[in-house]
Amino acid sequence: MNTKDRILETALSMFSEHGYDPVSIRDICGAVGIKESTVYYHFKNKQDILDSLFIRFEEHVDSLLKVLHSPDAWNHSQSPSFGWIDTYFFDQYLLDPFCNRMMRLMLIEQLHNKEIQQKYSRWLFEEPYRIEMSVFETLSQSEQTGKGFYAYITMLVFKYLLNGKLTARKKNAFCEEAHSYIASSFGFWEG
Amino acid sequence: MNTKDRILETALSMFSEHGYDPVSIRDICGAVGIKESTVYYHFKNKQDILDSLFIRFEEHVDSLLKVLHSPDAWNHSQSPSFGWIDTYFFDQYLLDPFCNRMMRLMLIEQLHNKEIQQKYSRWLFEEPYRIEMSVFETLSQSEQTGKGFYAYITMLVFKYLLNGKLTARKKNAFCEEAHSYIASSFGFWEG
DNA sequence: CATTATATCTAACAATCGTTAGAATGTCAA
DNA sequence: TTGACATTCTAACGATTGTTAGATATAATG
Repeated sequence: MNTKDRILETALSMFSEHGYDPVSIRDICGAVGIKESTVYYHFKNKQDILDSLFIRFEEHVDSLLKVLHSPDAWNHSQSPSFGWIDTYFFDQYLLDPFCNRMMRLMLIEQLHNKEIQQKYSRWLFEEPYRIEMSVFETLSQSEQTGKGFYAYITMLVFKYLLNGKLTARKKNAFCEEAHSYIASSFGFWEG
Repeated sequence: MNTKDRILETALSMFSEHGYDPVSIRDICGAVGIKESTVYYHFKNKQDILDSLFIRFEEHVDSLLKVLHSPDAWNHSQSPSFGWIDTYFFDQYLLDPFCNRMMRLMLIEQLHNKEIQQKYSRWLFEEPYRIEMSVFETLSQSEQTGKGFYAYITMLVFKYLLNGKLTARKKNAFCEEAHSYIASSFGFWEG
């Protein structure tokens, strides 16, 4: 991996744990193994690192959304289902290491940054709501059922995926409780 | 209000918006209208301010819990009900300005402070779960129903009460959606 | 080899951080 | 009024922050 990418990866890893301000350029450089001034060859300033991370994140998620909304995704061998949510929404979004770090970063920074607050609302509440409700609509489930599911997943996200580092234990707890909720609410879980 | 209390109030107000580290002693002093060294007459150091806030919070919440678990609370004119949740759990905890600020502070700091992470888990997930489930048990509702309610309230808490300053608009949105969920799920709302 | 462009380094800057010593007030009892 | 104590001030400290100018090294090109 080149230096620029290593800076981004290290910065995200540290930002997602401590927030933007508490992590210094020197902290990042120490972890990457470079001198401070090298950062300023690749980035305009510290803020530029943060901006670059958000650009990458939104590119990543936009492409994910395009897949979700493409006719292919819905006319597949398996129709939209809970298995589909499992594969795309859970594994490739909520549980994805990059996306998870970005969400934790947004969770911290939204509290004092109006711009990030909008991104936070969008990517943690609005888009997940849209996705899950459209799945439930296709499954001909009631709106009330969809909202209940959405609320339960959102609660689990905050309980397990957005408190500190994402460990295998937390991932498992999230998946287990999500699956068990679905099983007891809908009586089935098709993979 | 004496200087010590003014320092605590101002500090909490600023900590809950920006986090602990980004707020400097000078920021707090500027807002209170005192010089930096005065803080060190009332507190051992900056950490001591944070500790004092948590002591006050846990005293506050412990006394609240005592009321909730006392026989009086349950043998009142109105039996434990959604109205009871509204009065005690919503107004005096989730929507209370002091508690809300403390929760936002915990939300920020839990990400890089193991001690606060435990408090965060306790006061935002475990205790609310215990309270709501005990109410639902008394109401002879199914465990599944209680969990659904808990998840919905938790989701609303994060959506409206823990993103940025708590405004009247957010308070209203929270109450409205909570009441409408209860109304459509249980068909009644007794004040 | 000489030249140019790319990448990283050394070394410092002004600003801000938490904290402290010690002087200056204010308050109240003797 | 004097003395004791409580409270706030002035003024600085060493450390750390984001950032920059300029030297140095590496790689590619002629």
